[in-house]
Amino acid sequence: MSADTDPGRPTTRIQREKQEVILEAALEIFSQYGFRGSTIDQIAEAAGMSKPNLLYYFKSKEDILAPILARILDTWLEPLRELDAEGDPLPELQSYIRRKLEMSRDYPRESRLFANEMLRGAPDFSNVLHNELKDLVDEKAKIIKGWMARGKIAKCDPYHLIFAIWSTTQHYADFDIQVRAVLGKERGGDGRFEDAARFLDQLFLHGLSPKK
Amino acid sequence: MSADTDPGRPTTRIQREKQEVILEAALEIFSQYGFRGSTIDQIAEAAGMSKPNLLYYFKSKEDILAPILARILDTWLEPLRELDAEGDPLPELQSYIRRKLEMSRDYPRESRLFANEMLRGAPDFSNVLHNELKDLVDEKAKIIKGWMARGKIAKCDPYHLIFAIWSTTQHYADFDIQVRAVLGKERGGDGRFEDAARFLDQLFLHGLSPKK
DNA sequence: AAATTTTTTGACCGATTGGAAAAATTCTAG
DNA sequence: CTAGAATTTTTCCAATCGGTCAAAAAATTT
Repeated sequence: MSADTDPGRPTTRIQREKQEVILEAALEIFSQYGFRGSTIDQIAEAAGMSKPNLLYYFKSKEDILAPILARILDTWLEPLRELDAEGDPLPELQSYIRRKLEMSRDYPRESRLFANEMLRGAPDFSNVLHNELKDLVDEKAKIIKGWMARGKIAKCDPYHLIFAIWSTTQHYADFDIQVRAVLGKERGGDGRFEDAARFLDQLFLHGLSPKK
Repeated sequence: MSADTDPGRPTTRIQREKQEVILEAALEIFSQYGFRGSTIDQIAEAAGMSKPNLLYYFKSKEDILAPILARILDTWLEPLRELDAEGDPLPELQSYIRRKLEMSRDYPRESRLFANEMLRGAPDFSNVLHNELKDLVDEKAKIIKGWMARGKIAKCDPYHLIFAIWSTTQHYADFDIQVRAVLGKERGGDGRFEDAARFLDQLFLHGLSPKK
């Protein structure tokens, strides 16, 4: 019998293990070459098995991508989910920014694959964007608006604020090549994330206006 | 004779015209599907000619991409080149941010193709990144540092400031699908760029600290 | 209008692709 | 140990890919 997507979850131990190996290999390949730029052979080799063997676990190339994307989106939104209406507004936002930056540092492959899908127009999960994602952002935007109304943070568009947090932090994963090239050898090392954290903290807190 | 890359530039009128048509079509296709995801047939069809006819003007797929990337990078950096050391610091930076945002609005295909290349690790112009780009950013970072030293703007890392400007503005082109999905029908229309401009102006000027 | 050069087309090629089929092997339960 | 199920490998295929080539068709020059 084939082992692919049945209503019932993977049954045997070997199925769970191999599926995990394949998804890890596929993430590596997809994030480097994009969906169409990756071949099943590449993924199979990275997973240490033959192509037909891989196709025994996932019956098509798209069936490999789908669970990866689902998992990424879930992981990706976790920091935003934790934004707490009861917390102290500014530290709450700072902590969100820091966590997003840490994700760019620790999971660059996920970030790049996600960006790749966005560039392609997100053909596979545009419904998720319009439902789960929009709902979550709507909810958190409302919280942020409440903070603004109570004078806890400056008034601004909460949606564009969230976009700014996403873009500035993800930039360090998606444009890593460019960032390291521009920073050069000395400043482009591991310390760049701490420098980025410091800068973003100041930007989102005070902007560029000089102190008086 | 073939019409492709000779030391001498395109000679005939028809060559200039067709090469332009091809590059425009290739930008459209490449920006949608990425380099490996695009086929010469697709580009040829978009350009209204047969594949062998296209290959008469550009002898390989990479030979089509190269001039597009060169042009994009040049266009892309123009706003930064214009950052004027003699200008008024804050308005100078605001104007830079605004121009970059306008480019995301007016040239989203170019932005997405550029992002695509970055995600791939910029195999074709990593040398440009380490030379022309780094030199330009170094020069402008020095200008910005001068402004900080004279107390005209707040002290911060000028490199990460430039990254923040790039990422926040380009986000509206590269993640357009996501931005529009999250903003919804009413707020996701043409007005989103004006909202973004207003928000970015405030973010880079004052950040989120509440007014006292 | 004839000669020559440039442009376009149709037919084709070898390599690679995603995937199917079935045999061969390994694992597991009785 | 043996039957049956699960896993893996070998072989193969049709479609698509980037690219070539020679000949036809336009365009240009003389």
